[in-house]
Amino acid sequence: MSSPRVRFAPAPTGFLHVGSARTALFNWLFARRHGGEMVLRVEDTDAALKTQEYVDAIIEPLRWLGLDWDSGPHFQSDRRDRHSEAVERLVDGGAAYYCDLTRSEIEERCAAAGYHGWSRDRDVADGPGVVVRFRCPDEGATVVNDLVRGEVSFPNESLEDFVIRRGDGSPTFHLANAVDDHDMGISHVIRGEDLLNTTPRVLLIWQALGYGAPPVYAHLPLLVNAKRQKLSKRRDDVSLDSYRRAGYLPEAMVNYLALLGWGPPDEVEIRPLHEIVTLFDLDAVKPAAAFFDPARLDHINSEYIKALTPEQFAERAEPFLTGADAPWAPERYDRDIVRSLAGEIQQRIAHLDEVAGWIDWILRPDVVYDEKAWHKSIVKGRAAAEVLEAVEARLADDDFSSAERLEAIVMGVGDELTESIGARVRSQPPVRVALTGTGAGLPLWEPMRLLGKDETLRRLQETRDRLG
RNA sequence: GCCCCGUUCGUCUAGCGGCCUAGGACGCCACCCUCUCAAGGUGGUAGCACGGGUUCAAAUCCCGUACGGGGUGCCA
Repeated sequence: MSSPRVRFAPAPTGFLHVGSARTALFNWLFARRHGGEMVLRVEDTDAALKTQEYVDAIIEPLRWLGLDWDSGPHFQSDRRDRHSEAVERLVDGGAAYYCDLTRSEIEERCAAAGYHGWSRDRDVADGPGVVVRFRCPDEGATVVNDLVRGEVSFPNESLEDFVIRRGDGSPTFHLANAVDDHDMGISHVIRGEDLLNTTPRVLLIWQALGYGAPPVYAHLPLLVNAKRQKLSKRRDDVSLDSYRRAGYLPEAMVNYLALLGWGPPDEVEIRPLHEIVTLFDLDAVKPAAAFFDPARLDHINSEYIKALTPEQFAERAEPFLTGADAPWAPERYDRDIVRSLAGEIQQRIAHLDEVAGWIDWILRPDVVYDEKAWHKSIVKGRAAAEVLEAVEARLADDDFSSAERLEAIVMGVGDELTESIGARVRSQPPVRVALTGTGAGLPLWEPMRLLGKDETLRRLQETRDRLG
């Protein structure tokens, strides 16, 4: 393939949605795979949307994912003159005409189906509020050449004379699309399937403008929710940024996104982007809609988290542990604690916002007791009071320099009581509840060492007091 | 209503006429490991939407039906 040129053309709508990110990714993969170029074009025909804030909401998530582009961002709103020029040419050539009918007037004429070319021969004069409509052919068919779906044919009689310039003089996106894709030399248009039905409009404009061979299209399968509806901002959690804030790693997110509608030939699914680039191709894209499955994303993210070194893990978890949302006073945070426990935490979480929950008992000054665990291991636990007393006494002579020794001491107490009582005494559960407040958590010994001798003894004491 | 697309385990997918008694992964279940929770290991559960063709042979090709989705805006 002679180096293709693709474009990612999102509308600035506030934030980048996972579906758009997937589209951007597939464009990027295709361009990089074939040594082509990617253009970033902001589809702001609606003009008011061109603010720095909206543009950042597109660019920052793309950068976060590790995607880049060779040209742009370009703004459709900056190309207004080119669009107007094209509209004029179409009107002059008879391919488009003025129309002053309002929406309600159109509905009055025909409640069931759209517009029927009523103004074609009314010879309406241009003016404020007057739109320009494209004159669709009444016969024949318009064919979209699509790399994912083959040739898709639309009967022209099913197409209505659509608006290419609004009443305020601004171009609609079909018109702008044709002009911009032509001017920017776009060879492949890769986008969501929801746009497949509007492609004949762009093709018809393209043809009327005498642009020659149109780009090749590739309409990607839609991303859908559990009810198999197109992912939507209103009902689904689709902001890429919300996944970032929840502690999904960008490399995991981009890996997962690549797997929606495409699969590597060797079936090795979890792999870095630079490898995916060498394997990707559009003809392997599946046409059926794909469910954006949070459980699968979690699995992939957890694999990436497990692969981090302790140092990397501590560094990447830090933003989730030092902010205002952290469950402890900021000055109590200590990165060494996270680094020391990294391996154990890594195998227990699916995303970074879960880290705090495993270590908060070390960093918070007071223990929050889980009542069920308290009852089970302290109140009902066999010889729990004796365990706590003996452990406290022996720990008083230790210097807390070895996690292994702490384990030996606690377990030893359990073994000895088992012997003297004649029934199995588990010493870990009461100690765990006394120190952490809960019945489940990290292996106790290293965290206990990090908690320190004074605080450990204090909590054991406090538990015995509370037990009465 | 009209137009378009789609349909392999619950999910993501492999499969592009014989290698398929349909493979992998996630999820789920069981067992092993384990003085917590996990992780890990082993095994299991489960699918070609339906009906016609074409062919010696169809999950794979064609037609139809059903179901799902998308579009049908002076949104993109």
